[in-house]
Amino acid sequence: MLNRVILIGRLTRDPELRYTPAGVAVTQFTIAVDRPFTSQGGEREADFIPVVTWRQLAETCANYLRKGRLTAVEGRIQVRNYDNNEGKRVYVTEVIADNVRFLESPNREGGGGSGRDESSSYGGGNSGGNSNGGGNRPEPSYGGNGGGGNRGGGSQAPRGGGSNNQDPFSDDGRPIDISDDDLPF
Amino acid sequence: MLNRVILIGRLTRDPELRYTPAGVAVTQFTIAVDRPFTSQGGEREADFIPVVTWRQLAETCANYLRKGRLTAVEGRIQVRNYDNNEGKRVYVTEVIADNVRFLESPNREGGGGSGRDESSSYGGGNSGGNSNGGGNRPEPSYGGNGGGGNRGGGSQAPRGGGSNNQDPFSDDGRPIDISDDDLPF
Amino acid sequence: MLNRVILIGRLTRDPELRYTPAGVAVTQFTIAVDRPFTSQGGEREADFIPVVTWRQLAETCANYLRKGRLTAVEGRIQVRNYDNNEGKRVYVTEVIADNVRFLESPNREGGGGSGRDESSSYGGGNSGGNSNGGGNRPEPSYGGNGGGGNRGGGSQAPRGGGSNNQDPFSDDGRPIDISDDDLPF
Amino acid sequence: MLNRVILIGRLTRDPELRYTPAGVAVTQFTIAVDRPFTSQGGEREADFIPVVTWRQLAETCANYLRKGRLTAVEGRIQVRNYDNNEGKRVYVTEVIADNVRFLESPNREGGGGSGRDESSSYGGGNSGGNSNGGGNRPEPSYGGNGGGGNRGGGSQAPRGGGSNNQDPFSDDGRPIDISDDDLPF
DNA sequence: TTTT
DNA sequence: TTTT
Repeated sequence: MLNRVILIGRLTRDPELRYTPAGVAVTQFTIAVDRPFTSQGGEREADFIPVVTWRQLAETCANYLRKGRLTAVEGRIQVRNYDNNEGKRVYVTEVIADNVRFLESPNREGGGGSGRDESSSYGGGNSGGNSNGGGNRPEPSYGGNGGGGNRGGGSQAPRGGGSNNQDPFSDDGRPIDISDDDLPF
Repeated sequence: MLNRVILIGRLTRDPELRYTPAGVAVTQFTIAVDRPFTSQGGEREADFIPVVTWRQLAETCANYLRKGRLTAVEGRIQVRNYDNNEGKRVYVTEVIADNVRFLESPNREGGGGSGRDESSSYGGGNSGGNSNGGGNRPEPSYGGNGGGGNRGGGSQAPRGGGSNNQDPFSDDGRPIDISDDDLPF
Repeated sequence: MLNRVILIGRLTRDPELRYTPAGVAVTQFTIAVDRPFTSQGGEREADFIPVVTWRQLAETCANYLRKGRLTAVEGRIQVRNYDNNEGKRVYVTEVIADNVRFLESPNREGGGGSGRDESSSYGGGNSGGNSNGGGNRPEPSYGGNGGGGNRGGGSQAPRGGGSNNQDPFSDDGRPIDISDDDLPF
Repeated sequence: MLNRVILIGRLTRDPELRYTPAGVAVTQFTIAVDRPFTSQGGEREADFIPVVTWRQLAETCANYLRKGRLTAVEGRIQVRNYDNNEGKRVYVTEVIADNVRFLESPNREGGGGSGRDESSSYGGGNSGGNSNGGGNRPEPSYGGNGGGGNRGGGSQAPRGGGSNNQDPFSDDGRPIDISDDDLPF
C-alpha cells in the first residue's frame, strides 16, 4: 500500500534503451550503492540494484546517463516472475523509477560512447539535471515471460553525443531491431 | 551511497525466526504491497517483498508480527548472490529492515498460532507498536552460499501467545535446532 | 532537487476542507508523529506536522480521515512565507502530500460528525484505503497569506456517508485472498 | 511513529557549528531544494529547509560542507516551539539529519573560507563523501527556549586543517567567530 | 536572509 | 491549539 525507494549511486554501465512491441520506451540500468559499512574482511561492498524507467523518463535517462555517473533514483520495488527455459520460476526484483536526478553533469569535452574516458576535468559545474516520470499509470507489460537480454556491442541505444538538445528524438530514436524475446523485462 | 526503502503492506505468512551459528537472531518475512494501479486485465496486483531483520528487532518481529498483519518497514535494499547446486549464480534481493512498525495490534482474545482467526473484533485500539534496529553495524554474514530453508510446520518460532510481556525472551528464545544449511539466507 | 517525506501518525483533529477562489479543493490537517525516544524527563513526545492536500486527494481526505485516525502520508516539504499584519515575515513549513494511506478503517456503526465516539470496537478489519495525488503539477496558491475559500459551517464536506463510488474501504476488508500456491515463497 | 525525510539540494551558506552547554556539537545549515515545477509566473522556485545535525555528524558537516555544495540529507522532521520575547509561541520546523552525503568534492585549487570562488573547474572527480549519525539516541536539548551554548573561542571546531584521519576531502575550515546570542536554537 |  |  506504500512502496517507496530512494537510492543514490553510480551506474555500472551505460543505460540500455529498448522499446516494447507497442513502441513504448524502456530504459534499464544498474546502480551500485556503496554499503554504509565494510564487510568482516574490511572490504568496501556495494549493492547492485537494477532500475527500470519508462516512456519520456526512459528516453531522458538513455540520453543523459552514462556509466559511472552519480545518480539519485526514486521509485518503487517491483518483483516480477517468469518461468525460465527449464520450467522453473525465476523472480526478478527491480526498482521502477519515476524520478531520476542526474547528480553529475556530462563531460562536454569528451566524446560520446560507452568506452570513453571519465577522468577528465569538469568544465562547467554540477548543475544537476532533473527528470520526472509521468503520473501513476501502470507500466506496459510484455506479456509475462522474461528472457535473456541481448547485450551486443555498438550503438544500439542512440544517445545524442554532446548535444544540448533536451529532445530525446533529436537522435534517431526509432525502435531497435531486436526480437521481443531479447527484452530483459 | 544512499539506500532507503519504506514499505507498508501485509505479512504473507507468520515470520520465521532463525539463529546464525554465532547465535545472532534473524527473522525473515514477506510483505505483500498492493500496487497503486490494476493490471491491464483489471486485476489487483501486489509485490511480494522479502524482509530480513536482525538481533533485537528480529526477536520483536518474531514475537509480535503475524500473517495478514499490516506493517510498515523501513530499511535498505540488499542484493546477495550465491552459487546454487548447479554452479549457477543466483541473486537474491531483500529489504534489510532497521525499523518496523506494527500498524495493527494483536488480537488479545484470540489464541496464538499461525492459523488463528484474524477476523474477530478489536477490543482496544490500534495503538501501534514500534521497534528500531540498532545502529549502523553490518549484519553478520553466513559465509556466502545460500540454501534451501526448511519450512516444516509447527512452532519453531516461539511467540509468546497473547502475553503482554514486551520481553522477547519471555518465551524460550533459545537457538532452534536446525543446521546452517537450512538457513534461507 | 529531491524532496521526499514519509510520515505515519495520527490526526490531531478532523481535516479541514477549503476551496481556493478558483474552486480548487484544499484539505489541511495535522498529524502527530511520536518521536522514537523519550525526552530527558522520560516524557513521550511527538511532532505535530501540518499536511496539505489538493484537488481530488483533498476531497478524499476530507471524506475519510478523522481525528485520531492512523495515517501514512507521502509528499514533500514546502516552506511558504508571508508578511503578517505587523509587517513581519512569517515562515510556514508544511508537507504537501501526494499520497495518503488510511491505515484504519472508519467505524461503520458509528454516526458521522466530528464529535462521535471513537472508542467502539472494529467490526471488520483494517484493510486500509489508498489515495493518490495527481501528477507533478504545481499547487494553486492563495496569493500570500493563506486563507481564502469561504464555507459556512455544517455539512458542506460530504463525509463518506455510505457512498460506494470511490470509497477506499469499499472492499471486503479481509486479508488479501491469495492461495498459498500463488505465494512465491 | 514513522518520520523520514530525504532531501537533495544546495547549501545556502556555510554551515554553522555550535556547542551545547554540555559540550555537544550541533551544526545548522539550510539547503535550497528546487521545486519540481515553475510558479505560475514561470519562476523557478525553491524551498529553503533548515537542517540540524548533532555530535560527530555535526563536526563532519561543519568540516566538509560549504555554501553552494550539492548535498543529500536523510533525517526526520522536528517541530520545536518556544515563547518569543513578546510571549508569543513560535514554531520552528527543522530536519534533524542522521545521514548526510556530500555529493560534490571540495575545490582543491581554491582557497578556504566562505567567500571563495566556487566557479573554478574540478580537478578530480566527484567521489562523494559519506557521514552517518549515531544510533537512535535523543538529541540533547537547550532547556526549552533556545539560546545558551557557551564555548571558548579558538579551535574547538577544527575544520580539517590538513588533517588526514577520516577526512573525505580537505579544506581550510576555521572556526566561525559568532557570539552565542546569534544561536538560532 | 537564501543555493546552482 | 494537538493524536493514541
